[in-house]
Amino acid sequence: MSDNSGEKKTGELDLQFFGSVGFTKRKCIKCGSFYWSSDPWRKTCGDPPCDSYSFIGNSPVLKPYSLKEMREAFLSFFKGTHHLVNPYPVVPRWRDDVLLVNASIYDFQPHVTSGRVKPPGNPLTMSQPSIRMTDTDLVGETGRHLTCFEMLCHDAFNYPDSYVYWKEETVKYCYDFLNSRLGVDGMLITFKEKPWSGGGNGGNAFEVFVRGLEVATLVFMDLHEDESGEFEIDGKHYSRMEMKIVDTGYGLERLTWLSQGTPTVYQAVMPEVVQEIVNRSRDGKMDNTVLSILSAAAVQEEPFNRSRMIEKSMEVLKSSKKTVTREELDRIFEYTKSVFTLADHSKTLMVLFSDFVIPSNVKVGYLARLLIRRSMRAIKDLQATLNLVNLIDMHWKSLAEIFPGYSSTFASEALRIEEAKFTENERKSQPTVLRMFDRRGIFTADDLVTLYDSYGIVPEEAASIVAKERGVSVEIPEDFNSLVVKRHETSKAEKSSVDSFPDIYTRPLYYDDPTMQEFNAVVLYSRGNDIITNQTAFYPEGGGQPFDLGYFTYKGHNVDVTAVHRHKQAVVHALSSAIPEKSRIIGHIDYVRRRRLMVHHSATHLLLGVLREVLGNHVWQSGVQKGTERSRLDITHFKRLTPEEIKEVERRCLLHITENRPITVRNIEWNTALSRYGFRLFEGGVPEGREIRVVEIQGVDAEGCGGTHLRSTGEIGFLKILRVETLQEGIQRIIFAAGDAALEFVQEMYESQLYLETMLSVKPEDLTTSVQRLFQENLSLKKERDRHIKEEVDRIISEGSYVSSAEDTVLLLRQISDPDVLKALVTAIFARKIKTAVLPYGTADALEMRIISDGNDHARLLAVAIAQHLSGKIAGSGRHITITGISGIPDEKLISRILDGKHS
RNA sequence: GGGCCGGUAGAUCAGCGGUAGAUCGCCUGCUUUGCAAGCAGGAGGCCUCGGGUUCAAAUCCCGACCGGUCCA
Repeated sequence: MSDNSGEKKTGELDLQFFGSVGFTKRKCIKCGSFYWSSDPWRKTCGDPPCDSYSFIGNSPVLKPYSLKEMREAFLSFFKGTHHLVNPYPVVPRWRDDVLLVNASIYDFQPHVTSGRVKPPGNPLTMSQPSIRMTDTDLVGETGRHLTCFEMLCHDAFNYPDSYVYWKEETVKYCYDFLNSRLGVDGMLITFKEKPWSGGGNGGNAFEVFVRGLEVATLVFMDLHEDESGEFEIDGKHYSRMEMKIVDTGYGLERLTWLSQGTPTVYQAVMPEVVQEIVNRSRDGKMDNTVLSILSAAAVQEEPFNRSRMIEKSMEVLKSSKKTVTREELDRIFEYTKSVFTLADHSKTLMVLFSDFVIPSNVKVGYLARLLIRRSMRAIKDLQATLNLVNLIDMHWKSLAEIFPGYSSTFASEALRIEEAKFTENERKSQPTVLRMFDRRGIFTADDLVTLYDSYGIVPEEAASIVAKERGVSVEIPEDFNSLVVKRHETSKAEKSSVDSFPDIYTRPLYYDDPTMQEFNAVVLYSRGNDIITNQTAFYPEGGGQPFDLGYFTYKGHNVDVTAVHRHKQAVVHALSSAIPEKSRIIGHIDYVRRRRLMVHHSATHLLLGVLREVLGNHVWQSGVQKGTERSRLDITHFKRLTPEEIKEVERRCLLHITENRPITVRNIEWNTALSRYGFRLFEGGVPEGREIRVVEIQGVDAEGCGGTHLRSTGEIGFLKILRVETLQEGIQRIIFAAGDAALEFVQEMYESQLYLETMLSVKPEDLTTSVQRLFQENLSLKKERDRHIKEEVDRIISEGSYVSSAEDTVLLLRQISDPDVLKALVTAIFARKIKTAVLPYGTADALEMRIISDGNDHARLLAVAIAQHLSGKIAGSGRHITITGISGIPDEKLISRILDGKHS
């Protein structure tokens, strides 16, 4: 960024409010950033490493606050002027571009920030639990990193026609909260200017520091990404947008830490859990003096550097009265790192479990697994006598009001499975490591990466096993992590080009009346065989429901519809031949197909509701595809469904079908719908409109859905599960049929069973045992045949005649015709190390010779000679030569002559 | 979503083109007061499934299925 634009931007943050509290604008002597302060002696921006931590053991806040007290202090401060919003789940079901909620503004992206949907309050305040996994490695090392935190905010959304508040008010709110409410001396507060960008938006921002600790970020979002935009932040271009959004983020944990001045953030925000871990582990105590020095040193290096931190801490320790050796310091560091890692991770797991995240090998489930495994290793390193579920429960006890969805039963069930996998993996790691090591007696960096990548064995573990079992020390490369990353580098998939069509509005008649089979339309746009009409009853593919088929009548003849897709507001029909623009046409829906799709679509909603009833509330839809013959529904569930569960699900589906529950479709305003039905609405995907189209099966299921539906469950008629399979860990696929398709499935099953019964002439109840018996019989017959072939082979070899010459002995065997005998015979000749054997094979009209040998040269010469005598062709090589197209079988005399002839 | 590893006896695995192997467990006998164990013998395999290559595939190639693991 040029100095010019930087200057322009910072000018935008010259606020009157600063003057009223004696703040002036300065330039940091270390990093050159602009900042605001009222401290006449201040020369730096307040942001480490320009400044250092000076709040530890020296809190600038009037009194120490617990996490809960600080949350209440903040929310009550803003409640009078702001609308209080309840926290959103940490798994953002309302968007599909991120795995976890990272900040409070995520709750309102993209639907509110784009202006499409109104915020649930304006201005609003809330405390949003957030998870950030990017610095997981640093948790426990720096004293300040957390994977899970709550972001407090006071946000305002300014529209062109309704103004709420902007920069002046925002900074005043922030200053007043810190100064009046918490009692922080204004001289200690600095506001550092910094451009901000994220999630497609950008703007100016202040980072707010108190004694070296960043406690808040105040973002003034008035830019959105635009390739031709005039502003540039971090290499991307932005232009002004109509909305101006105040997005603030106060770290609840940071504020709590500030108020207590404890050596690390963990001791301030989760003191009970930290104490519990310490009490039940190796050392049984922590040295707060050393911890304070470590935390202060950690912040002085950006990016964080572990060995530099230890060195700096050693220097500080040497100049103090405390005597700690380097070894002791390392030990203290390792110990406290494990304590804090465990404390932190168990809390994040509680938060993930409260949102029913199932540990797995993909997506957000993998993050849960990662935290679980790290926690288990920490427990091991600490030699701690505690179990993870208890720690997680302990966190929940102090946070129950924030995470009402948490179920200890679900958490322990999920953990039990994960712990079993972890233990199993550990048990296997020793033989795996030794096998790999013994192959070459050495470990390369590559081997260590393989062990980690394919078997999940961390290099430290591998090294310790080799050291213990083989007495060899293995060096772990410093850049191990980057080696792993390097192995995963692959070429990026090319982007598929998307057809673009004009943004014409097509009225969706299928919503007005899902049973409509015929309609009039005018062609508004035509290109190739694609047309866009003013209205249509053809359902475009979407929400897992395939498009409709049918035809248009145009000038008295029919044109087939081969595909229907939505492009923004337009519905594009692909046709078998062209229809020009402005034509008046009549559409005809293939209603048998449509009806079947509707049956399956409504059945899918019913099935999902019933699965939740039977399996539990952790069941979410993760994918779906409807069809005319069968459909599939993927759900989150940690283990394969049992046959009993499947039957129970089918029974309950039938129950709801016979109850004939009404299926209603209503368009409801976003926030109203959310408060009435919760985030379950987004089960099938993210709605794009101002309103959410809610499809509700009374008492069973409610989802946002754009599909066509039946009027009541009775119309489904019958639902049959055909198959269940595990799609990935934690995701079960249920394949089912409904209505006519279900009946047809049962009929086909019955027919094939009937066929088997007739063929085997058995009663229906004997079919299973009969087939089993046939299978066994077949197996033993095969074995018997094998035995016979072996005997036959023995006989053939013992009956063979040896033909000798001066140098060679050749075994001549009698002719055979069974290919299985041939195979066994060849194998036997090799196994018995017979030097050369001549074997005629085949029938009179397709006769060939096989020369089986140990690969000696004489065998090859023999084959050539036989081929000459019998006018055949040679194929094959080495130990097994085939001569085809021969006129007759050689006898002993001929072989003998050939052998002698070779030498003459 | 992508990468990597694997699927062989009840369990753990070896074999990696040429008659299916080891260890533990199991069964029988011997030894022993008994146990732990020892000795001798034995049973137990659709080498995950389906295609392909080959005279010949557990083994090589392709595809499915199942499991493990790492990354985003």
